[in-house]
Amino acid sequence: MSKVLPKQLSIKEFYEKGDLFFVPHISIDCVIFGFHTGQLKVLLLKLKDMKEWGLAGGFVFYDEPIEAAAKRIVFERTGLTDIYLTQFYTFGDPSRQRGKGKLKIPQGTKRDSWINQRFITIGHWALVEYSKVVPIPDQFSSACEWVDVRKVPLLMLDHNTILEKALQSLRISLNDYPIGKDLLPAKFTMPELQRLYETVLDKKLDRRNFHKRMLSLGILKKLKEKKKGGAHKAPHLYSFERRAYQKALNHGLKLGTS
Amino acid sequence: MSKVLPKQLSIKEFYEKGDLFFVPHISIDCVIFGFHTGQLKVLLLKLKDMKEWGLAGGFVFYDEPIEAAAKRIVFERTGLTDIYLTQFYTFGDPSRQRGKGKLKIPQGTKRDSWINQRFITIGHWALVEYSKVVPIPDQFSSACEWVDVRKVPLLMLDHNTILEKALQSLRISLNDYPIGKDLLPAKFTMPELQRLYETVLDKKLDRRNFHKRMLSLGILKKLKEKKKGGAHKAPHLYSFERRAYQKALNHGLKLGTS
DNA sequence: ACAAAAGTGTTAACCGTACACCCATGA
DNA sequence: TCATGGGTGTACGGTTAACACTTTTGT
Repeated sequence: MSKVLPKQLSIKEFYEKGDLFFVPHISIDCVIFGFHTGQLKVLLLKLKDMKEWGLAGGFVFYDEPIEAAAKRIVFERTGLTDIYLTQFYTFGDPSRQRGKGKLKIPQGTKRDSWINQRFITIGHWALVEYSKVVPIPDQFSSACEWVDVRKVPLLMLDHNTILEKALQSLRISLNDYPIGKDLLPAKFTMPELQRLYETVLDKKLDRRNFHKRMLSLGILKKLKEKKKGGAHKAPHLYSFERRAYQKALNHGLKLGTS
Repeated sequence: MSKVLPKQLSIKEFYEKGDLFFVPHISIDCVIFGFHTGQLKVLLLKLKDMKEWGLAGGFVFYDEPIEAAAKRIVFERTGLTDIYLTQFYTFGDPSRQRGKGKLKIPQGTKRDSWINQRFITIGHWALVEYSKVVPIPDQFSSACEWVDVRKVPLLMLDHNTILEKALQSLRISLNDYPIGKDLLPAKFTMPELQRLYETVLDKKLDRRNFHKRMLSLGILKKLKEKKKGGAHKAPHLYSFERRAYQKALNHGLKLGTS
C-alpha cells in the first residue's frame, strides 16, 4: 500500500517535476480524526513560509488507485496502515489554484508549472487511534500536530470548508455505522465510548440509554477485567467483536425497513 | 449556466485539442433519472463505433465550477435548466483510460493525447421530468435514449458501477429528503407518487401508511381537481408546496433527535 | 353487477426517552 | 463519610406497521 518516490525529491524538484509522477490537477485531502482526553482532534500541518495551517494532503501516482493514494497519505503522516477511510466529497472550485487569492506561487516555480494549476481535490476522512500516531510533517510543513476540532485556526484555501463537510459526513455516518474500533484503544470502557459519541455529535447522551443501545448492537464483548487506577468505581472494560463489527460496517446498523 | 465552446469542434479537433479548453484528467458523469409509466429510467447514450452504451458525461472548462459543469452536461443532453443535482462519488481507478481494457483509442489520435490519459470522474445524479426532456446525443454518440434501470445493458468502462452507486445514493437520500418535484409533472396523484417511491426503493409500500406519511410531511397541496379519463375511481390531484418542499430539501425531513 | 383502483381509521408492537436508586472507590 | 462517577430496570409516549371495508367508475 505504501508507495515511495524513486528518490526523495527536493521541494524545488517536486514543484518542477511532480507531474512526471503524479496525475496533474488532482489532489487528495485527508481529514484525519483522533480522540484524546475527551476531545475530537484533527491532524493539521503548519505550512512553511505561510501563516496558515492545512489538512494532510497529497497527490496521486499515475498508476495508483484513489483510495490507495489516500491511505498512503495518511500513512505518511501517521505511520499507520490499515486505515479506516471514507471518501466524502470532491471539491473543485476553480479558485483552488496557487497564485489565486492568498495562496502564493512557490518560490522559483514557473506560473505554468503543474503545481500552480487548478486542482480538484478528493476529500476523505480517516479515523485513527490517537496513541498510535507519531505525527510526521511533510516536506512543505514545519510541524504536524493534533488540534481540537473546536479550536481549528484559519486554514489554507478551502480547507476549513473541507473540514466542516468532513464533520457533517462523519456525523451522518454515525447513524448507520458503528464507530470506535479505529478511534479507541483495543480495550475501553463504556463511558469512554459514550464520550466519543458525545464529542463527535457535540451533544450529551443519556448514560443508561446509551449503554442499552450499544449492547443491543451486538458488537461489544464485555471483558472480565475492570479498569484499575481511576478514582471512583472501576468501570468494566469492553472490546469490539471483530466479525460483528465488520459486518455492521459492511451492511449498516439499521435493518431493512420491512 | 450554459457554456459553449468558442466554436463547435469536430470530433477529431476535440480529441486533439480538448485540453486547450478542459481540465485534463477530469471528467464528469451524470446519471440522469426520469420516471415514466411506472418505471425508473436512466438516460443513456449509444457510443459510435462501439457496442457499449454509456452515461451522460463531459469535461470541465478551466474556469468552470464542478457543479456548473455537471449542470451544463445535463442541459446539453436534455435541454433542461434548473437541474436537481447531487454529487455522490468520485471514481478514480487507474484503468479508466482509453487504450486500457476494452476502450479503444479514438481513431487518428495519438496515444499521449489528453483524451487517452487516465481520467478521474466525478459522479452526479440528476432528477428530471421525463416528459420535458428531448434527449440529444452528443458528438460521440449515435443515440440518446431512456432505458429502464432494470434493463440497463453492459456499459462502457465502469459506468455500470457508477450507475449502481448512484442508485444506492438516491435510495439513501430518500430517507432524508423529499423526492418527486423533479420527477413528476406539476400535478400528480397520490398513487403516482407512491409508485415513484416504490420504484426507486424497489419494494411495495402500504397505501394507507404512505398516504398518511406524505401528508404529515406538510409539503403537499391537495387540489380540487381530480384526474379524469382513467378507468376506475378518479384520484385526487396534488402539487408540491414550493416553500415547504424547498425547506425540506435544505434541512432534511427528520427533526433533530432530541 | 362486477372488477379494479382509490379513499379512509383503528389497533398493536416497538423503539426512543425520561428517569431514580444502589454500588464502588479515593480522598 | 462523602463526593463522584459507574452500573442497572422500568414506565410512558410517540411512531411505525399491520390490517378491512367502503366508494367510484368503466365495462
